[in-house]
Amino acid sequence: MNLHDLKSVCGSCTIRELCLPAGLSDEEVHLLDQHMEHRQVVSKGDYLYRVGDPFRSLFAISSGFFKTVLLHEDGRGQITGFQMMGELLGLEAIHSDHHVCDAVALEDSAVCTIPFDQFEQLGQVMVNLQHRFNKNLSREIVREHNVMMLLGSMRSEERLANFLIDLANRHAHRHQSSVEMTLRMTREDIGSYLGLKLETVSRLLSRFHDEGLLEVRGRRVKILDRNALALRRTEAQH
Amino acid sequence: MNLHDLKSVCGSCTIRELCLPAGLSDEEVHLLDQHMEHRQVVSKGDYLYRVGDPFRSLFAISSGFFKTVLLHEDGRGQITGFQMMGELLGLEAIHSDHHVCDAVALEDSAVCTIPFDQFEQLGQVMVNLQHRFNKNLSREIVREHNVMMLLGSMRSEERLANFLIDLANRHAHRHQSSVEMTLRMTREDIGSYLGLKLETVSRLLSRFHDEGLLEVRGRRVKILDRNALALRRTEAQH
DNA sequence: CATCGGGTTTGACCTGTGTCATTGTACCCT
DNA sequence: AGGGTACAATGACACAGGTCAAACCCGATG
Repeated sequence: MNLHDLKSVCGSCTIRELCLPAGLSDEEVHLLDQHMEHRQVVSKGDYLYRVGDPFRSLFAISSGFFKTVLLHEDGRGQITGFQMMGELLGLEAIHSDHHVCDAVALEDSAVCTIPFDQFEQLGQVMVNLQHRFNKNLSREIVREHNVMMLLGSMRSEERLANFLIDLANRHAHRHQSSVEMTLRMTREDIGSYLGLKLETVSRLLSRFHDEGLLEVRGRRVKILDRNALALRRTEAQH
Repeated sequence: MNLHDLKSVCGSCTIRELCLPAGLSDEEVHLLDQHMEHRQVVSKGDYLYRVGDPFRSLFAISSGFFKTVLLHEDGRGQITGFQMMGELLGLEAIHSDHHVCDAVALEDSAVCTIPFDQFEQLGQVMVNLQHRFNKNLSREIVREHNVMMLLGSMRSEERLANFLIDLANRHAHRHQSSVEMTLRMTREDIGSYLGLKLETVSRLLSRFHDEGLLEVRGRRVKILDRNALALRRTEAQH
């Protein structure tokens, strides 16, 4: 194995611990690597997969940003999540062997691919991998529980505050600034995810801006008063 | 092994194919059985587990009906799902080794219990079990996607119509009447799940009743015009 | 059988968010 | 540089669903 090989695999990937290989030993990571296809480019606007596509592989986001969209017969669509570096795409497809939502790159991105049948075989020999994967699936369930809470019982302001803080946390986790961020999605995307209309999202951002919680210039957002923003996530204050 | 033993295990369980053992061979089911504790009673109103409880076991509902409730600091709660015979409880806890919601029996129920560490070991030796379990987790993710769609982009009438049809389908799947059902939950529970207030749920039920779609008497609901009800799930008609 | 209490229904009114329409802004392309 | 095409901000108004309050129903309990 030469230097080039080393650089291209999970073992030397900077986000290794955020991603599928998290918690695996070097040998295990190496074994996993053998089955993966690394760093395939997905350009901004491209679909990684679409509803109805047969499910073959899981995708780990190596860099970039995606949204997953569920579409309803009557044209309405719902964004079910935004995914960033280190997160997995395709988990929803395991159940029916077909993708049930669209995955769209919101900026130029790269993904690593692993055929799911091979992945399951690896799970048989690597307890650790299987265990971590179970946790991964469970985490996704928990994440969605929280979105249900947000959509089912929070008011618009609370929803947006939660959204922004969550985004900031995920940036921080990736050693990116959690203060200044550039949103990868449109106001309409945010609205779809939060169960609001884009006008409402826009008005709320302006409000937060006017109140000195944020500085908003188009898609650049700077969090000026994180504590105050965090308070807005809940009804308590006024 | 005597007759009583036989009756108490998955192999002879009437809902075997709806439950954890679905798709397993007789030997596999037998092996699984060894590790399970069968048919523990949970009385109406009892908590199967609560937020913060350490996660040890998965629960398969052998009979009865549950709700899972996510609670927010400020007292608000969100019902994340209603579970019936054959469905699994506890999946959300795998991620953090602690339960993150409450599970409450809405009628006298019984569950079968399997320690999760033993379950994972079984998964190592039974490809099939692991494969099915992955699908199970994925199905839960898909289910929650659909709830997100419902909460994020549907109007109250559509939400309730979806809820009723979904409930009817699940009854049918269990060979129970999908026409006459008795709701196990209060109007408030339904409202919480659907992101509506109980008054709204009540009014909608009355409306469907007046329009001849349903016959509603307290918690007894009879679906009179399934097609018309199904149409209400979407915006198209008027 | 009467009482009690949680759950349900219904009404009148209010408000947060959606809708529709206009204008503003920024970036891409030639 | 200019001009076109998204995306975004803002205002005026409408309405679905929330809120508050009252009455009702019905099964459990003594």
